[in-house]
Amino acid sequence: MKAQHAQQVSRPTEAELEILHVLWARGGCTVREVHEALHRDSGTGYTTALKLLQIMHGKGLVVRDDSQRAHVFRAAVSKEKTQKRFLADLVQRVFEGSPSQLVLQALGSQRASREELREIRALLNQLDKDERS
Amino acid sequence: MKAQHAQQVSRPTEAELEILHVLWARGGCTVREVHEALHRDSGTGYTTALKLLQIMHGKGLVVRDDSQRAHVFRAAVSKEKTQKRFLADLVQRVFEGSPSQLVLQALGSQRASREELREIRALLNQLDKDERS
DNA sequence: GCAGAACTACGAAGGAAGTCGTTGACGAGG
DNA sequence: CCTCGTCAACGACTTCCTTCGTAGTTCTGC
Repeated sequence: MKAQHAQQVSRPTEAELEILHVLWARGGCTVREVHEALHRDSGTGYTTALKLLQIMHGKGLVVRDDSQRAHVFRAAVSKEKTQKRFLADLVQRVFEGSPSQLVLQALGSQRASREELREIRALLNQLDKDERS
Repeated sequence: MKAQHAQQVSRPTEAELEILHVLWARGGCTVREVHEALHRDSGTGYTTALKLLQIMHGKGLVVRDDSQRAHVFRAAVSKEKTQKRFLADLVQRVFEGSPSQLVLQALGSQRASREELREIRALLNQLDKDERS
């Protein structure tokens, strides 16, 4: 009956997030693949990647297929959900709960391409219509 | 000569951020004021607030006026700059460097008031005009 | 002038995150 | 059958963050 978690999936740490990005991009990965993708240059060792994946498995951030000798890991949380979680956290802690303050700062400080601006405007129109109805 | 460091002001930790919010809202504060504002209910002690402010001073996050017995602290970093820093960090770490992905997620997931939407749209128009010129 | 309150400084404890080294198991090639 | 490379597991170490206790100093009221 293992604890397994019973707890909400927690917010990934920095190193965990890097691993998740690899898994999101490539689907299932062995430890070695993750390690090669991330740490080949950064110089950190293989066992570090392994340890992190074990921890992440314990937290429920990844699922593990251990039918092969080299276990295969997959992300157990979606990229979008994770992004939303970080976003909500940032709004809470840094922007005093005001998401639009965040949006304004983000738009103001970082250059967005015209294409991206168009996309944002479209979403804005959509939101406006929803609100109006 | 003192180290005083030559180093970039670092990103505030969670507890430091809470203190900064107090300082941003109220200007100069003594340790006691910060403590009362933040920790009155949370139950954490006076010396915790003191220690944090000392550390923040060491990091250059606050400036200290010690001409009075009860030193007066002020934020040494602006709220906007700090928000931008966190934002840039999040874009980098979570949104793979795409600020508009962040904006889209933020707009999509969190409700914004009509007033806020109007404001965002205005900024968007402004950006568009800048780009066009 | 003294006692007590308020203040700063500092070290230490506890926990979280990241990194690594070692160990033991497994499998393939000679 | 033995050896060598690959793998998972685990404990240990380091650093950072947060919290607190204690010690020493300064001010105030009596």
